[in-house]
Amino acid sequence: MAISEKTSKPTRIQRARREEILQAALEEFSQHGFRGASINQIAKRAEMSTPRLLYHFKDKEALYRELLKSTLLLWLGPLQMLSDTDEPIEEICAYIRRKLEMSRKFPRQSRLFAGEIILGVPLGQAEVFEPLRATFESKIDLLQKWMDTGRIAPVDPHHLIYSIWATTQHYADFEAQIADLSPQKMTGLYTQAEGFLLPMYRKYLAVE
Amino acid sequence: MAISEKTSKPTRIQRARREEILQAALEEFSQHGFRGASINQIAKRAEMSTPRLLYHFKDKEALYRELLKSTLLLWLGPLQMLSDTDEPIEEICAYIRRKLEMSRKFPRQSRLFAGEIILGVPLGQAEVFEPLRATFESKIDLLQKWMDTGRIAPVDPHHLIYSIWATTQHYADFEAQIADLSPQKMTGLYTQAEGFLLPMYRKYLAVE
DNA sequence: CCAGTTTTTGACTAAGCGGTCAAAAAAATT
DNA sequence: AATTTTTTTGACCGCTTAGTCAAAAACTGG
Repeated sequence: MAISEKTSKPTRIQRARREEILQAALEEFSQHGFRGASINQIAKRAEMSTPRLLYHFKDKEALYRELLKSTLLLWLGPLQMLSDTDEPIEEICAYIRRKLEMSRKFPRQSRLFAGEIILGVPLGQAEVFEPLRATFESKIDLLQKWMDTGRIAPVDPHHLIYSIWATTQHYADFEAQIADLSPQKMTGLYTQAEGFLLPMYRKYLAVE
Repeated sequence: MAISEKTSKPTRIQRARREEILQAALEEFSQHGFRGASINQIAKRAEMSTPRLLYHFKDKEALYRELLKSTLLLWLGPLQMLSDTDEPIEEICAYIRRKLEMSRKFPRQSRLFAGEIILGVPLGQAEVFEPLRATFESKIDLLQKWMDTGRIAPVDPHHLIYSIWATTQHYADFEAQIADLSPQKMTGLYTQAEGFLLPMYRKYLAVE
């Protein structure tokens, strides 16, 4: 019987195999998108036969979905850490630092996530984004509260978050372009990015 | 003889057919990426048979390349318009407005371009970006000059441009995510984005 | 060592892929 | 109207795709 039809918890070996597969799948899906990637190639990269891969994941979509799920959790982490404080601007700056760190450490996950959104893969997008929406809305409320109490400048909180996402993810998602345009600047790129972005948001959000 | 092997200039009919194909190809490639899209589907969308499509474009790669070439020119337009002036901050704001307008009017082209960079399609990336690099570097010089003469605040010009690209394209590329998170705000989204972004860059680049 | 279960394999299928080709149809030229 | 050129078609090719299946192999506990 295929493992994916079972209900009991996976053995250590099963988890190890699934981890190998997910690793290879991240590589392929992030490079070619859902449709462009093939389970044959993923199996080859994971050094196993295709049926063996399909014993551990019932089909291509199930594999992709699992990968996307864990990636979303990773992606969501830095945002969830944003919490109320009496130094809201520094809290936002810390969030930007965490997002930049994420781009630097997990560029493939960032590109997988970007690919999923840009190429509108019809795997129930609403379902994928659902855990994100709740967090997003609560942080919007938090930002709004900071603005209402005059602790940061009043700007549209939605667009504030969008702009932070855009500027920080850009370094992972468009790495190929940046490498082509600033080949000499690739070392220390993220330090420079931080040096550019933090003052920008500090100035924009300062109350005086 | 296949049309693509000819040297003489195309007839009006040929240009019309190619236009129909490119239109359909834009839709498919921007939704599925190079590998994920199929010339069969493109042909079907353009309401013609696959051999007919291949009569007008010699293969999948030639079609994609042509599409990408015109998209790059479109993408490059707003940047090329950036030129020396005695009101550099307003010139930069005008550039941001043009980029936002581009995202709004040509979201599929924006996503095609983003997909090409994110999914590293190995169609000679350097070749694709070549016309971009020259323009990019000359505009970097212009920004640097403005900073050296104290007309805008001294920030890293590379990251300034990257951040403008990121924030403006984000609205086209991640449209699905934004629509999911702010469904009620989709009308007037670009006006709001402008209202958020322009003050941010004005404040950051102001000399006093 | 054996019985039972889990895991892996190799052979296979049906469908879709990118692309070719000769011949028919349509358009343009004379 | 006849001829030549351009365009379109349908049949076809070899290859890859996602996925199945029965049987073999490798573990497992008794």
